[in-house]
Amino acid sequence: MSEDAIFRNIPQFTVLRFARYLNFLVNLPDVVEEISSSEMAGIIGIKPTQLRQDFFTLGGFGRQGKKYNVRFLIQRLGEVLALQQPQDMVLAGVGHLGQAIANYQGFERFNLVLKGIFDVNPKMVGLSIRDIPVRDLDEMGSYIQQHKIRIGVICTPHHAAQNVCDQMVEAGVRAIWNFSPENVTVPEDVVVQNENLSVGIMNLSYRLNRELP
Amino acid sequence: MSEDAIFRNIPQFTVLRFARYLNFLVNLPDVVEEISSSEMAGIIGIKPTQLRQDFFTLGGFGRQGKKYNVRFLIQRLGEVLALQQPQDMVLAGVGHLGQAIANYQGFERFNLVLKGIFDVNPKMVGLSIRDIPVRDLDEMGSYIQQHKIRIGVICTPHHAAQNVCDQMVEAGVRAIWNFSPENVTVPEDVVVQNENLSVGIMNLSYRLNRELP
DNA sequence: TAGATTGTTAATCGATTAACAATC
DNA sequence: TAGATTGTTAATCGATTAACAATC
Repeated sequence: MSEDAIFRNIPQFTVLRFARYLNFLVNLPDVVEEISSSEMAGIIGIKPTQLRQDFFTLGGFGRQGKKYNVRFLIQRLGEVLALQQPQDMVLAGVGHLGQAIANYQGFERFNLVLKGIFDVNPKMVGLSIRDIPVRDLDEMGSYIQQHKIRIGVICTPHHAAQNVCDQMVEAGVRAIWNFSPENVTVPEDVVVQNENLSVGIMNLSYRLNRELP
Repeated sequence: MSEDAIFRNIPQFTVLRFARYLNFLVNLPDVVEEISSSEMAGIIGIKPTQLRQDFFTLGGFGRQGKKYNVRFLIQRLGEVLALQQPQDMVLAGVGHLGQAIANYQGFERFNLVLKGIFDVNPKMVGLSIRDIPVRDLDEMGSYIQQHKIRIGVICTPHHAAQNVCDQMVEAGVRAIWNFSPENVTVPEDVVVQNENLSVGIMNLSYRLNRELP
C-alpha cells in the first residue's frame, strides 16, 4: 500500500477535526511536549474516544500507555492535510473582508502563502497589503497561469463572485475558497469551500434560542 | 404540542442547512416566486431528497405536486432559526477581521444588529464604524448589562480571547461567536460557535491534494 | 506490579438516500 | 388524465461511542 493510499477515504468530519487538532497544537506553548487524548479532547470539546478513533484512521499516532508527542502530531497532521509543501494563493476583492483575509497572519504557519491580490476598483489598484501589490482584476488570469496558482480566494460582492470564480478556474485554479454569500458552481475537478459568514451566526441564533434551557 | 416543541431536536446538520437554504433564498431575485426541491438542491449542491427530508422535520413546508413558495419558505426558516425578533450583538477586537465583521452588511437582513464595539487600543477608541462608536473594553461589561445583550463576537488576538469571553459571559452574554484561533471555554448555559479561518483552508488543502484525481 | 494511556473492535446512534404514495 | 412535484416511510450508509485488550 502506497503512502498516498492511506490518505484516501478519511471520513470528512475526521478531516475537519484533523484541522482543528493541528490548529490547537501549533498554538500550544513550546514547553508542552506531550499531551493525552483526554486533555486535548477536553479543550476542543469532543470525547477522547473520538479523537483516538480519528487518529486510528491513519494507523494510530501514538503508543499504548504513552501520551502523544506534540511535535510528531503536528508533523504528521501537516502531512495528512498536505501542508508540507508551500501552496500559493490569489485573492480577488479587496473590500473590508478581503483586506482582513489578506492581512491575516495565521495562514503562513501552515505553508499557505498569498501571492497575488486583485480588484476592479482603480482606487485600490496600486496599493499594497503586507507588501503584496493590489493588481487590476484583468491581470488575474495571466498571473495565475504564470505562477501556476492552484488556490483562489473570493472576497468580492455577491454579484461578481461567479464571474471571478470562472476566471480563476479558467486560468488553472483547482480550489476555491469562497467568502461571498453566492453559491458558486465549478467543474467536477475543482473543489469549493464556502465560508458564508451568515450561516455561522444563524446557527448560533438557533442554538441560543432553541437549544438553551 | 406547543409551537416551540416542534423546534426542538432538529438534527444539527439540518439546522446548518436551514441556514444555507435561507441565505440562498434571500439572495434570489424578487421575481422568483416559487422553487422546487431539485432546483434549490442543485444550486446548493445537495440531493433534493435531503432537502425534502430536512423540511419534513418541521412537518413539511409545501404541498405535493406544487413547488415551494419562496416568501413562505423565507418566513418559516426565519422563524425556525429564531430570527423573527431583532437580536443585538457586541463585538470585541477591532483588528482587520473585527473591522470587516463590523462593516459586514449581511447580518441586518437577518435581524442581527451590532450595537457596541470595544477595543483596548486607545487609538481605536473614539473612532466610529458605520456610526457605531468604538468604546474602551473596560466599558463592555456594563454596556452588555445595560442593553441586555445576549450575543458576543470575539475578534481579538488569540491571547486575549478567553479573558474577553469571560467578561462577556459574566455580564450576561449567552452566545459567543469566536473568530480567534483560541478554543474558548464557557459554562454549560452558554453556546459557542468557533469560526476559525485556518480550519477552512486546511480542509480545502486536503480536498485539493488528496481527493482530487 | 499498578496505573495510565492508546489501539482496535463491535455496538449504537444519527444522517442520508431510495422508493413510492399522495397531491396538485 | 398525465406529468410534476412534495410528503413520508424504510433501508442504507456513515459517524460516534463503549468496551476492553495491549502496551508503557
